[in-house]
Amino acid sequence: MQAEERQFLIEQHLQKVEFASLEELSEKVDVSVSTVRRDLTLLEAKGTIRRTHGGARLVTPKSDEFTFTARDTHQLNEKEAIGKAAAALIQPNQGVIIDSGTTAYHAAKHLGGKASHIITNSLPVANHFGSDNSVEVLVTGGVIYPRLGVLVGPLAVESLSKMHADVAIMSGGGITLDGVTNSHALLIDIQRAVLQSAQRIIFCLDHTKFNRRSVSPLCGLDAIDTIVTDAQAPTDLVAELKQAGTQVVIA
Amino acid sequence: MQAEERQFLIEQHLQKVEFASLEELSEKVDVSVSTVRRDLTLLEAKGTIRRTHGGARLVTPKSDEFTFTARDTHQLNEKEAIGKAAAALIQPNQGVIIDSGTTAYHAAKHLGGKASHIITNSLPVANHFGSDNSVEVLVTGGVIYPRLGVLVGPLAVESLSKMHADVAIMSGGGITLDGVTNSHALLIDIQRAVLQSAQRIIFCLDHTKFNRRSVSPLCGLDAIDTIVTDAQAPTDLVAELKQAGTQVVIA
DNA sequence: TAAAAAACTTGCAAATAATTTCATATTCTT
DNA sequence: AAGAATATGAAATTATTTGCAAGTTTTTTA
Repeated sequence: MQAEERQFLIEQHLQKVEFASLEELSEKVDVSVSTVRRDLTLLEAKGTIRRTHGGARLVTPKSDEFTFTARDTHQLNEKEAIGKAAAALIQPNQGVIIDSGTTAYHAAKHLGGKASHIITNSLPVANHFGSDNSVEVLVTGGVIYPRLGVLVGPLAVESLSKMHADVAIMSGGGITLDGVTNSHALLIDIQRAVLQSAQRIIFCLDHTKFNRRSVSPLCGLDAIDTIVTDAQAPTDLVAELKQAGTQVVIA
Repeated sequence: MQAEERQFLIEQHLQKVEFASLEELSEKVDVSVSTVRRDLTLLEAKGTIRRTHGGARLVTPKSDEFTFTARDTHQLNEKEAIGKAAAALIQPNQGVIIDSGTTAYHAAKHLGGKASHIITNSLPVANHFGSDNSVEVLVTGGVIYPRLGVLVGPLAVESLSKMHADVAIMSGGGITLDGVTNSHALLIDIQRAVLQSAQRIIFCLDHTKFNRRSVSPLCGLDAIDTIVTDAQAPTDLVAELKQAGTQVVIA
């Protein structure tokens, strides 16, 4: 096994379990504990992991959801699965609004030739469909919010509120019984416009978003039709959400 | 077997397996491990591959850039030079509209921290500034025109006509004494809006565009302030353009 | 609070891999 | 066809990685 592959496995394993002891990792990748230590030191330098006494823990990137590109390895498998499940909810030839945010991006990847037209304010999503002429992709205008590659500002809000779609696939920073919250204030306005413009609202939220409150409240549960999440989502909150009349899909 | 062919095989094999050890590759192409090493060093320099301890790994292709960026090798040096020269015409802190089209894209690359804000309907340009927070980048809305990664349609036209900038850097399909023409009908509307919205109009046109007429007429010479071209542009037409009162810059 | 246990660091040697060097073979040029 | 330039393979040298053990620090617990 190659060092690089080994480190990738360690990282991946930690994505799943959040924390792991040295022995556990050592056994998992079949090298000595010393080597695992060294690998962890490297991974820590890379920033994806934090070492602790007795093992290593996954770093939860502070800017939760919307940090893009290279750093988007956090909870990758879950997001991939959620994205796939969300895409499966879309009927052929529907018009879909895709929100910014990594999870929504993953849904976009699985949307293939399914949707007839896609509306988005996310540059990564736009790029993904850039060379695909089986779908009509409508990009909202707006100012680029640098780190995230999202179009924000009045132009974005305005153009979104003029459009209409069958479904919106969105993501957020946290969900509780009070509804969804998000961290980037600039996005709130846009997401509100999206909520208005789509018939059916699907939220993609991995388990780390559950029982978490981000800075700004976005909408109540009544605005949401469906939540797609992964198997690790806390069962009690899931049950309560269902109770409240929200459809919950476990990917 | 030729060295080149061998390297191609190695590359191809890595496309399949992501990672391969030296021995594996050595056996595959039937040369010594030493030779494989040398090949890998070359391939790494080329950028398609990354060497690691014990083998080589495929570099994961960068998340979809636009087809045209990759394919844009045509007249590359000239376009690069033209782009540089056009960017040099921009004063610090001006607002600049960047048109779609490869030459305008090259101008954008050299615009660094010069412009204070940039308006564009080109996704490649937007991507280029996506992580640069020294400039405010305003993206017009619109529908993605697949092959080119350009935003077109009424939303694009509308939002452009509402904006204003000091300079516009544009490109076109052909230039004669009658003015500039362009091939993509959908782009004409947008370019017209740009012509209205900017104080000074700079056209980037490599020499192959001279004395050429594309499908749709865009504007007369009177609408143009400056043309930036390369050294191979026909001197007679250049002279006539100057005669007609248009500034011509040879990169 | 102090001793015990667990975990971490450092230095070292063996194993593995990379680079360099050099002789030989191949290809290209004239 | 001879000579020069380049490519190849093998051996020698150098560097990196890995596992282990001794010594130190941190955490636990009595």
